[in-house]
Formats: sequence, structure tokens, C-alpha cells
Amino acid sequence: MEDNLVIVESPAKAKTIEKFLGKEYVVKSSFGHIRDLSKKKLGIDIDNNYQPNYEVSPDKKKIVSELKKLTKNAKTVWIASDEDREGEAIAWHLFDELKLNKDNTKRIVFHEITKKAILDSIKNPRDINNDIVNSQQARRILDRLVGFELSPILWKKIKPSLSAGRVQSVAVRLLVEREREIMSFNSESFYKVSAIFNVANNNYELKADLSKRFDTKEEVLKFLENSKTSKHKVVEVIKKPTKKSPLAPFTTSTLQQEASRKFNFSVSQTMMVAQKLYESGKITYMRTDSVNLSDFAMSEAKNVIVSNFGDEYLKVRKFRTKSKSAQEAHEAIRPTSLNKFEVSGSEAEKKLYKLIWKRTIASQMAEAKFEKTNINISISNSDYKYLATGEILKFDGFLKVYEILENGDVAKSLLPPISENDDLNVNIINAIQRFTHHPPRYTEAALVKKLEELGIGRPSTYAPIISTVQKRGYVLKENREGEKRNFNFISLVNNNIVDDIKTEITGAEKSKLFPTDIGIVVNDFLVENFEDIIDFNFTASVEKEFDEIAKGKLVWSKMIDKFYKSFHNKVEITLENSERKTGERKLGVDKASGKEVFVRIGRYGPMAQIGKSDDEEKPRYAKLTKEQHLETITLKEALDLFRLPRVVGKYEDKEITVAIGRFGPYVKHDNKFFSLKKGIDDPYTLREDRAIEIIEEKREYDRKKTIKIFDQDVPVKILNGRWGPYISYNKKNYKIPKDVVPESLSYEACLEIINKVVKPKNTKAKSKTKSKTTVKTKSKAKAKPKKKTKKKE
DNA sequence: CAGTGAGCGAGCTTCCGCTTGACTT
Repeated sequence: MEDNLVIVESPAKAKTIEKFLGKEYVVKSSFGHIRDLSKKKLGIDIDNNYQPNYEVSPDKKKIVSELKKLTKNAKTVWIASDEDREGEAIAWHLFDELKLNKDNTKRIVFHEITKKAILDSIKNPRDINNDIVNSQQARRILDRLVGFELSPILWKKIKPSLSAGRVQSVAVRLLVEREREIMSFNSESFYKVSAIFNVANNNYELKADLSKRFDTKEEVLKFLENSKTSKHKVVEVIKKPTKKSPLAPFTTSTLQQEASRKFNFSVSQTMMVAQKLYESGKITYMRTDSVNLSDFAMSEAKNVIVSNFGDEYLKVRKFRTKSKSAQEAHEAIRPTSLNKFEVSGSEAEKKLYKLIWKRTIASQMAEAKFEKTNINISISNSDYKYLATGEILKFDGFLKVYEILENGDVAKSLLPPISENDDLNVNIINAIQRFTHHPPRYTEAALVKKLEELGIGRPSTYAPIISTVQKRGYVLKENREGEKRNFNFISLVNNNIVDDIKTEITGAEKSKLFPTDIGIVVNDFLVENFEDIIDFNFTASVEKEFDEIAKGKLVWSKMIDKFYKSFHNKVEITLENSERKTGERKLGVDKASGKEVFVRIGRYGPMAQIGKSDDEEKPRYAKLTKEQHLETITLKEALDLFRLPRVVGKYEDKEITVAIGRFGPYVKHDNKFFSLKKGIDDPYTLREDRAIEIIEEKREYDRKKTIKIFDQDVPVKILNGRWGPYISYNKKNYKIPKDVVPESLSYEACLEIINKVVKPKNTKAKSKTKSKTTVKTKSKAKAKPKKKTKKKE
């Protein structure tokens, strides 16, 4: 019916474009890729020049048939998928799967969603570029080969259901190597000396740092002793102008980093909020590697800046991407209209929008100007110097809207008026013991930044990568409490040296990524056997070849063949020769039994073991706690694990034991479990009287919880729960209607409530599924009218 | 919901990149 059908990737994009184009255009979206290699099988015919076998993805069947219908009636089909490798492939898959005609199919591209850009693109259609399509096929096939050949090796050699891949395995490697660096890091202490002076004949104070850091306390004491008689004088005051420039507009990764730093958002949280803003038309597309702003956005920014802050705040800038892997199919992330200073929506949406608005506006603003002052202070009887620095803001420029928050970028104090040759009197000198710090653990956003620098992963995959490595059990996002540490604080006050010890908290971590034992063992295995794939530069080097393919200078199947021959060879050798890898480590000998103690990964995770499995006597096993690790656990700690379960006494003629289970430490009595109070009870020292107390507390709680029990074959219980009274029957829970007094219910009345719920709701009344598996059986999905808004026409 | 860890073998798991859905309590 309609003359023109335009196909884009995203439905939100389709909606806006439809507004720009006239009535004779219908704009639909493909929802990304419509086909992929077979999900279960390899999907690649190795012996037939690596011919890929594509299938329409199950969740895309509907949209594909809808598009098929529409293309039949359209005079011209415009394929407007993104202008990057994946977009070109999507165009070709559409062309192929929809069985389109070359004569009336046109490929168009645009980098910004503006009326001008789209009309221009319609005027300049082209053909699908097969070289680029082939480069995408090579990328896809290589990733499938690597993933589907490496993962099964792990199932055999380490543990079932594990996975490996070009991207995720490097992400894990980064974390493992950083963790090792941290483990082997030896913290050293040094002393930082600073002094507070009184400016002679004046009331000003001046704080300055000594140019020298001392390694030992002896040096500090000697210096302070010396300082008792020294004279201090200003020898130099240097003033110089400095400036700071705004950062480029947001890309996916910089948005994730900044939202993490400023709001503590996880990367997936950032993406979910951004998606909302995008879908409601408030920001441009949020998965991008481009820092480019459209002409429209730049002129809008100009107007906003000039009319709100004045001409002197404007500085038009074009940013260029630094990362080589960028494909720049979209704009930077920016508000669709910079005239909108804030938006409605959830708190998170408001916050993130404001951040994007500020960053975009700031990028078109003048740099901030400062005057920096350095003051050098000499010491009469020493070659060392004191140095004081200060910074005065002369012109705020972009800082008017965008605060940069960097580590250690504490607001520098204003310096008092001071001139050269001024004499200074020492008020106090402090020497504080400090410690060198290990390199930091990665946050989610920091890992994304690192991956981007390495050219690994794409804006659309940063968040999924983080969740995959956690789902596989390679990585844990955790907080760690810090430890107390003493440090030396030595002062010279009133010509007296005061030597003091203070304490501080160190090593606290918040929302950091830690590799697990499994992650470490898998990584070591891959590094040992597949160094070249796990290499930080592997992606970069294959990307070069993909580029060659895209330029038509290299045949994709040849490239794959060269890679696969040597890779597959290594796969076979590894399957054949390498040992099962369990991260086994011998810790020593158990004095009590004389048997060897070691740790390894077992079927259920990391564990400790006393004695070999081929010994006559069965070995004893114990699970490591969450805080313990194969690489760092000591013999003593491992042996401690075997002190449980422990019999602590008797109560009501039944034994009381204490142990640690899957959900933490517990007391067991008469086959019932009672959790220990976190932070109060210790399973290793818990005594009989306290154990009984815990049992009684739980019983009291249960008494309050239970309203009534009908003791039938299948007991019916009326209980008090978090959401009020309910009926528990056959492991399922049923709500009691509000107008019913629970105490008054009879057995029959309960059954009535139960049956009422079961009947109309059918089988899916109450299944306590924890994981959201997206297995969809189409067969009986017709029940509900699940049409979306189909209100146009 | 909490204890387990030998081996036999069925049948399962897995990659990266594009996109947005839809269950309740």
C-alpha cells in the first residue's frame, strides 16, 4: 500500500524518523540482528570453506514475517541500518532473508537523527557493501569458533558449564593479573613532612610540604631535631597562569564511568536509565563510541551558552575519538534538545539527564583559567626546601556547569599575601607515616574503560560482559571492610618532639571486582594453553585483518582458515595432553592424623581435604569460606575448617551441634536448623547455654508466626508472614482475603481458599522460579490480547 | 534451604553483537 518502507534497527529511531519523512514513508525496525548462527550447533561447515548456517532467531520470527509482508507491497525498500560492520551485516541479512530485489532496494546511512541528515541520505543511496558484510561474517565466525571450541575443553578439564571467549576471557585475565599484583605487593612506609608557618609581623598562616620524603623514623627525628634551630625564609614566589579544558561529550563508556563515579551507578544501571531516556526521546542513542555532535546540537549549545552565560563562555569545539576501534555510527550521547535543562521521570533519570546535559554544554564552553602560585621556602641549616602551592580561579569557564571530580583533586587553598625574602616562624611541623598503596582493584566502569582502551568489546556489550563473567562465577562484585592500621605521627611543637601512634582504616573496598578461585584456575589454564587467544592484543590484531577484508584486500574464508588450522590443532593437543586442572595446592601435614592436607576445586567449588581419596580411610572434606582462597589459605586456617561440625552439648536429651552451611553458621538440634546471629556468635567458640538460647529464640519467633495448624496428611498452616497472614499448603502459599479473620478459619474454609486460587489461574498459579529463563513456547500464547499500541493509520 | 566431593554415562552447558521484551509477590 505505502510506497516506501524504511527499515532501521531501533524502534525508537523508527518513531522519530517517521516524523521527519512524509506520509508516503512507513518506518519499521528490525530490532537489531534478525539472524544468527544456530544456537545449539556450531553452525559453521568447516569442511566447506567455513560456510555459515544462519537461522532466524526465535524471538525475531514474528518481526521477520511482518517485514516480509510489508516489503511485498512497497515500491521501494530503504534499508537504513547503522553504518558500521554490524549494521552492514544486518542490511545484508534483511536483504537475503526477506528475499528483496536489487532493483527496488536501496541502502542508506546517516550518523545523526536530524531531518537534514535523513533527507540527504535518501538522496544518496548506495548498494550493500559485501566486503564489509564479509568482515562481519569473519568476526562472527571467529568468535563462534573460539567460544565453542574452548568452552568444552573447560567442561572436561575443570568444571561443566564454564565458558571462554575472545572478550570475556581477557576481562577475567585483567582481574586475575591485577589481583596477583595486589597479593604480591609489599607496602612500604615513608614519612611525609609538612609545616605550618606564621608569617612574621602578620597574622597569616601558611602550610607547606617538605620536598623530601623520609624513609625511616631516624631520619625524621634527626630532621626535626635540626629544625629546632633552623630559620625559614621565602626565597621565591612564582605565579603562572594555567587552564583546564572540558572533556568530550559522552560515549557509552565515559557515561558509565562518570555515572559510576558521581552516582555509584553500576554499568547496567546506567544503561537501563539511559535506555528509558532514549525511548522517551530525551537523549540520543546511548550505545555509541562517537564523541561527535551534530551541527544542530552545536548551534543549540551555542545559543544556550550565549544567552545564559554570555559570549565569553562560548568556545566551539569538535572532538575527535581517541580509540582506534571506534566505528562511529552514531552521535555522542547528548540531550535531543539542549533547551531542556531538566526532565521529568525517576530520580535516576533526572540525575543522569542532567549529567548528560552538563557534559554536552560544557564541551562547547571556554576553558577555566587559574593562577597558580608556587612558594619556595628555604631552611637555614638544610638543603631541603618547603613548597607551598595555591590556585586561584580567574575565570570559571566550563566549570560553571560541569564539576570535574578527580582523585586527589581537592580544592586548593588560597595562599596568604607573601613576598620574597619574608621571614617565617615555624608554628608546627608534622611528620606523618604513610604507606605505598597497591594498584587499585577494578570497578565495573574501570574495567569497561580498560577493555575499551584495548579495543575489546563494543558499546552494546560492555554491560553484558560484566554480567557474564559474574554469572559464570569467575568474578564477584564485593565490598570489603578495611583493617585497622597504626601509623606514626611525629610533631615538633614548641620546640618539643612529640612521638605519637594513631590508627586509621585501610584497605576498605566498595563495589570492586574480585576474581574467584574458579576464575583464577580457568584463567591460568587458558594462559597456559592458549596464550595467543587470551593475549591483550589478539583482538587488535584480528581487527586489522577484518579491516583488510572490509577493504576487499583479503578473502574472509582464507583469513579464518589460517587462524582455525593452528587454533584447532592446539585445541586437540590440549584435549589430549593437559591434565585435569583443579588448582590443587598442598598445604602440609595434619599432625593429628599424619595425613596430607590440600585444597582444590571440587564439584561444589573450592574445598579443603585431609588425606588422599585412594587412602584406605575416606578423606575428610570441608568447604572453604567465602573469604578464603586456594592461593592464600594457610595450613592452620584449613585445619580450622575441620573443627566443625562440633558437638556443644545436649538439650532435651538431643545433641546440639554447630557447623557452617551454605547460608552461614548454624546450630542443629533435633534435625532442625537455627542460624547464628551474624557478628555476635562465633561457631568455633559457641557454648551450650548460648546455643539453647538461640533455639528458644527461634521457637518463640515461630510461635508468633504460627496462627493455626491443621495436622492432616498434607498439613495446612495459617502463618504470619511479611505481607500479613497467609496459608501454607503443599509448599505453596495462599493469600487470605482481607475481610477474613485468619484465626476463625476452619480447615474446610482454608481448602476453599486454596482451591479458589488454583482453579482459575491454572498451572501457573505459583511457581517459585528464581531465574528468568526466556524459553518461550509459542503454542499457547494466544490467550491474552497482547497487541501493542497499533494506533496509527 | 543447611550433611555432599569415587565412577559409570545419559544429556546438558558455551561465543560476540545488534536490538527490546514481560512475569508477580
